[in-house]
Amino acid sequence: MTQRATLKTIAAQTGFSITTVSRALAGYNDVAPSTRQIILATAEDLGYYPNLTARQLQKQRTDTVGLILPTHGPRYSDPYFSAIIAGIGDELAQHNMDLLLSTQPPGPDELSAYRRMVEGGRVDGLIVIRTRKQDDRIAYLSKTRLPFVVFGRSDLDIDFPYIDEDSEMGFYHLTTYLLSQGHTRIGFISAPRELMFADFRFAGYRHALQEAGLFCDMQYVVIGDLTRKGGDIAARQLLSMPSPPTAIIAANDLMALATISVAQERGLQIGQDLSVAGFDDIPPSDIFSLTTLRQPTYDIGRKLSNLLYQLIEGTPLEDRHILLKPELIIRGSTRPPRGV
Amino acid sequence: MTQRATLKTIAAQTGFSITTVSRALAGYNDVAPSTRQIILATAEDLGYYPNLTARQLQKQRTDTVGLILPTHGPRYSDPYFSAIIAGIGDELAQHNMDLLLSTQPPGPDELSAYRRMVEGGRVDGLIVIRTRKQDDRIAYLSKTRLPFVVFGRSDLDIDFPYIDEDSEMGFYHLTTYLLSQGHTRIGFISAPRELMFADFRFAGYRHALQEAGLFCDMQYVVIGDLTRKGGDIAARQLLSMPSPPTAIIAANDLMALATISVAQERGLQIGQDLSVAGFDDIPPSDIFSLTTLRQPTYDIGRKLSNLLYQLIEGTPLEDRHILLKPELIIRGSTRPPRGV
DNA sequence: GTGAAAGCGCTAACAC
DNA sequence: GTGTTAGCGCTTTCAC
Repeated sequence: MTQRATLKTIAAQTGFSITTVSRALAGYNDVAPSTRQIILATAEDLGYYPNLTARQLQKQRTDTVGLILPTHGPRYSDPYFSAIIAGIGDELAQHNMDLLLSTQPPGPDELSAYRRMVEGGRVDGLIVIRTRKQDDRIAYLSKTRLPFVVFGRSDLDIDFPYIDEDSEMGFYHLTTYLLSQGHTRIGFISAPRELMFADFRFAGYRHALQEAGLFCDMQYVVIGDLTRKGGDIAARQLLSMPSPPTAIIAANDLMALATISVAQERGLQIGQDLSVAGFDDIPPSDIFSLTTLRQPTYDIGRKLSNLLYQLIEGTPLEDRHILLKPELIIRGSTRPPRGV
Repeated sequence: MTQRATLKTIAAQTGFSITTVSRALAGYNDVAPSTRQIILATAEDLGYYPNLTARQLQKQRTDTVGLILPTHGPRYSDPYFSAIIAGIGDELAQHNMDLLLSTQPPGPDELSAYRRMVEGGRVDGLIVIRTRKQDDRIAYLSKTRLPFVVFGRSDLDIDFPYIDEDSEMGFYHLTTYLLSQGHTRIGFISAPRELMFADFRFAGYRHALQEAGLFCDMQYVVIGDLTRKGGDIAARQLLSMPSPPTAIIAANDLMALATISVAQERGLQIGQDLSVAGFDDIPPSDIFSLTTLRQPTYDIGRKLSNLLYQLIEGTPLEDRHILLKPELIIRGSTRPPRGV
């Protein structure tokens, strides 16, 4: 493989024009069968493969979708992300499209990563995940002609297609369930406030408390950064209170698992001395018998790709806004508090 | 943003030629300062952004690296993959390169995904992960001019740059450690035989047994598919033996965690009744006090990108073959067997 | 300093 | 049926 074969090479070799070669290869039926055969044979012979970049330039279409992962660094190992990427990738493969991936932490440079993909003409559409308050990515994209879909809602006054979990409802049910078991001091480890879902999840928790006539004591609410480490710190804080909670709900499983770890370290029996629940149902959660709200991340990835594909193709969307109901998975980590 | 600005637009607007505009924007110093200023100003004004596809076609360089994930489906949630992707992505970002990602299960179509990227001219280089025996991806790529780096070694008689874990040594040490604790019946849950590392890991285990004068009874060796599910099945098989092992080593953490889960279900105390160890040190492993061999997946991703970058740039590589030593992390899941 | 011209590899409108 | 021409947006000689 010294020099890659192009249409030109084949044209020279067969004596036909580049155009004819192009059409023969594209399968147009205005090419003489004999000609086609010759062309196909030499293409095969030369190991011809079309230059996709050239085609993209001409067709003004890249068959590529962009995704910029909104965080980075070694601690970036949330199983949540591999599941969503797998879902996105598998669905795109169905449509012969690829995924152009960048990592860029939220901050001043993030938008230029978006510009690069959008204005550089590298993608036909984008997927945005983990929405934030006043999300400038959405503000930017909506000013663009480019199709995009979002995992998560926004507080901006902009309409765009999205998929989201109704985590408010999820946490409402979860909290209600814990209350029904007799818990009254329920700690809450929130997500960082800048994330859209942080408020939803907290609202569900608060709503359930209020409905039960309980005061939502903010001492029992701490914020974690969704990582193991963050959950660890938050859990320590909650368990060190003079009157510690008998149950802790974390905004995601990673922090819930960290909570379990801290509790065990302190000799607390999960389920007996402390109930713990999370959100996501990531793979290891079942091993821990962690009560959680299941989010079908892989399927969400597929669905996101599919929506975007339709948008790119110009197919009218059935639903621009999809709100999924998380499923409450009750396991052994939540039981009635001691003495009840 | 109706129609994107191009060099042509700016040329028309300023009265200069496309060439001059191009040079001014590229920062060449053979452009009059006054001219440059005008051009820069109108470019800014029009919100000009270069079309990357066009540039790629002209420069014959894409600033993109390809990665094809060798599996797919919903069960694809190995934290291992998100860590490596994050590492690859972060390092590429340093060099202003992007990652083109596809998912394609091993099989007849896999190679066409590679052809698409390589012969379609979509990438400047490729990263191959999770090598297999007689790996046709490597055979294919080596016949190509395109730079590529590999995570894992190969049994093919081909030289290529790679990074790998010396998992044979790792498992040798791990097994020796278990033997030193007094275990004599040590089960082994292997990776699928077609994976290169399966043999290395098994060899380390076997070597340690033989060195201790023990017969490597193949009844104690079962194969799992590296998933939770696979580990579950394998663990059940081992624990149902008439004379079950007192310790089980799994080829990866996911299967080790599954083993813990099965053992717990059967009322076995981990560490007391059954010792368990794995490989990877994925995030949840520490919570389970799982003894394991740590593999710095994120850093490996970074290193892979970096090697590939150097290859693409034509920088001579210091080491074409990097063999990392996995670190043995001893935790509570491995203790001397009962009665010792 | 600046511009004209060629070309990266491909597709598509239009003529013959 | 097939070829000519033009053009996607950019970079890069090479004149002037």
